[in-house]
Amino acid sequence: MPLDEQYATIVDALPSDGDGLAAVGLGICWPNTSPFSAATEISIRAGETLTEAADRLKLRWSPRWLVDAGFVATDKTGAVVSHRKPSIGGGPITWSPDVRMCRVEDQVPNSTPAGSARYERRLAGEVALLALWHRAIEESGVGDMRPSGDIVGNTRGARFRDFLVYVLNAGLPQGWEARHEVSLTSIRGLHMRRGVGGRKSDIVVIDDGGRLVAVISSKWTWRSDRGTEAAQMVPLRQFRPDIPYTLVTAEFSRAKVVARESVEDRTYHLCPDWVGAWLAIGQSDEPRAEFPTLDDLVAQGRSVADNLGLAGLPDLLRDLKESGTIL
DNA sequence: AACCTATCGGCGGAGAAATC
DNA sequence: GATTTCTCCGCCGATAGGTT
Repeated sequence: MPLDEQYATIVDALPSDGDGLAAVGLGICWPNTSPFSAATEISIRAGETLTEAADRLKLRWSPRWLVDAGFVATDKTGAVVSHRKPSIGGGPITWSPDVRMCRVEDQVPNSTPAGSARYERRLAGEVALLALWHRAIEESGVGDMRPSGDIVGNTRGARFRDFLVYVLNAGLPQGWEARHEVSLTSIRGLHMRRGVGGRKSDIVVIDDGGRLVAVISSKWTWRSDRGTEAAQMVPLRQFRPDIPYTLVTAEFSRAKVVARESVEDRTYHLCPDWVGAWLAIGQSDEPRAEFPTLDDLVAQGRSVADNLGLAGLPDLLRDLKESGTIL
């Protein structure tokens, strides 16, 4: 169960607030780098502010989101520019740190031509997500924990699961425990049953009395075909209907469907507010005008997440701790 | 080495909705 | 009414760790 050395040092300094947790979770599992990142290197004219350049270029995304998040823009002379400070020499914008956005959208292919409506929509969502994430790591004081390259294979799911186990163990009361790879036959009520076999649970939460509080399934991304038939569910539902079965995911484009239709008792999202902001941007005709600042995005994201009923990791911890104390 | 199990992630297409 | 765009569904290939 040990955390991979690559990210163990990061989660040792795990923040306790929701945004900080979300930032670390998203960071260590950072989805594949988006080729759209280069589109943030817009060309500014001498005498222009970033806002004026964005207006002229009719950007869907707002450079100010990045500035508010702590990115610094410089023009070709190396002079800092912002929504307030005009450029002296003009030229292409360089962002510091590098803009490295991630792809969370599987409906708009990487090959989509720049300028098309779908391209611009995906771009705006990716910029917003990067800004929200970057502000969170800045405010939490954790460094950039993103893997240097893209993660391939099934390792992202394992990272996410280990992260969740760590978060649970750090946030649950003394004596409680979150474990994964627990054999289902070791759960009272599932022993000596047919069809349980050698199956393992995803994550189980046990309280200080050794009682099973909940079973948690972690899925970095979600698809309808693999979301509904978790092998462990059937015996659990049949023999231990008293145990809540929950899902934690980081799925973006299907977040609404997950919240609405997944078979689990409850679902939680790694970063509900950011999904909310991302959805709001996708739906807006002019997101830059509608949400000029990063604070606007944060507020809108929270509102959308609330309306959709998306819960986050702090909600999961709270719900677990409030489990019944009367047997 | 071959096989098995588990987990993502990209993609194409069906059907609905919006737009012309 | 036709065409384009959007949303959603779920198929299945890629990858890796464990097992025989």
